[in-house]
Amino acid sequence: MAQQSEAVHRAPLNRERVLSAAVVLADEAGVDSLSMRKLAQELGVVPMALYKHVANKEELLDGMVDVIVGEIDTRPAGSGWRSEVRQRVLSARAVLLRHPWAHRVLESRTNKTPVVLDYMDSVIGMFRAGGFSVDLTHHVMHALGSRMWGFTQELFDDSQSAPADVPPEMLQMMAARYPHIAEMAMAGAHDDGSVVGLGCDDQFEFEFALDLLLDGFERLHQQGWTSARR
Amino acid sequence: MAQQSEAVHRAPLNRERVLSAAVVLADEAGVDSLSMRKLAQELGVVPMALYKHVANKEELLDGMVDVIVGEIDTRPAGSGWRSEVRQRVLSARAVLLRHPWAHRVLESRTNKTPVVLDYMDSVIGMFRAGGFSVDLTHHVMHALGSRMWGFTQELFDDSQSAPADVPPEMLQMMAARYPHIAEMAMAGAHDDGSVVGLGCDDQFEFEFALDLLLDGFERLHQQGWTSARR
DNA sequence: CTTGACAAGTGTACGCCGTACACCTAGTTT
DNA sequence: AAACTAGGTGTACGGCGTACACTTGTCAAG
Repeated sequence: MAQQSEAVHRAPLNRERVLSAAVVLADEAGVDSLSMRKLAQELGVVPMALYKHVANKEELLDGMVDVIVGEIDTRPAGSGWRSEVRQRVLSARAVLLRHPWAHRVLESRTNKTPVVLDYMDSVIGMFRAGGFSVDLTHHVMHALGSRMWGFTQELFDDSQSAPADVPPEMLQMMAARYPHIAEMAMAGAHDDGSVVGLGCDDQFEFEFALDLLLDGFERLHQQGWTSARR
Repeated sequence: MAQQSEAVHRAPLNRERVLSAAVVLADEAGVDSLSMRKLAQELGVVPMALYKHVANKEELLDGMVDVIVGEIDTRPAGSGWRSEVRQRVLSARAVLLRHPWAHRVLESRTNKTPVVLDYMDSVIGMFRAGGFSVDLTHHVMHALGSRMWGFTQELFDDSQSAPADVPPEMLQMMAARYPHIAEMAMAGAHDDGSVVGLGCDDQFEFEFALDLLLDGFERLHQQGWTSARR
């Protein structure tokens, strides 16, 4: 009947609830501290109960990726391959920024789920619809690489210790040992003379690189590139 | 004296031996199965002995990165920023290919060691020596991203299940569902009619993208790019 | 109404992991 | 001779993923 026994009657777990709870947990506490046990606890359930809905932790992570990829806005937008691709990649980026753990998980997956394949297929389709040859599309997809998901490995991430909390003599030493890094870090310094390094706008950098690549793609395409080898 | 007590007298552990043993172990068994315990066993020592030489596993991984980065050939080569950068990046790639686990570790490090900073500083220096403005160098380094280490996230890695071992009807279904991926996979098919997909030369793809980026950098530099913002 | 199948959740247990902490043991310094 | 110290040991703890045997609630077939 409607009422269950005296044990707290909760909505009966299912794969979807498990996955979205996992996503929430990862959002809140980081993916490293996401364990089957904690997830179970969050869901008010014993750890082994999860295994009725996901085969193992690998599959849980796969499912979480699917959830994230499902959030990407894939509604057709823009006209012409270039603006379509650009729009799509920036949509993906918006999602990835909401789930900072997701790009690490995405990277680590080796088996692609249907959802992921769908996404890739649709991006490839944009180039093909734009008249790119199969070969050029192939190379261009490789060149995009992880940027098709809206991220790239950040090498100097902005979280690079706010210079404020580093003692000045330390900065002096750093500047002596790594002159070029220091120079670059200082480039954004304002007129107030304070050492406010790395005023680095990630979004700008991302779009800068993306547009550089798209420029290159466009140039190759326009000059009728077909194949450089064989 | 020279001879120790009857316990097997082995060379006295040190940081260097620990790190290179860890690298060997990761090369052989993959970085995922590298544990402090296995490493200790490999060195004929009790797990806790390692902690006299590395603070914890994080620092072990940092040290392993240092070992790998130290293998990169940094002897000056080529003339002009472009060939220097190109050469350097390809050297890094050669090392990363010898240690397939390394790029995942490299990605995951957040704290940069002096060795890593040295490497980055020297790459930045190449652009600066080539006359790039500080600003342009900054953007260009971001655009290079992980490619400065000779890798990029591979999205369709060649290990994508050799088509031979997949039943044909499965391939049919895949082709129907992911038409663009299938088309691309078939592009390399030989004349023998067999479905031999993804004859994908990773090295070619890497250099293709690298050169595309370098082209872009060169173009911006030549047209006297200084700053697009502010 | 019984029965048996089945899906969902439970409880216990195992082997692995990183590492804190107290200890031992040589060799070196004082 | 005494104190110090660097390097290696042994034990133990809490956390992890998950195998496996179990109970329990639901429902269709006899």
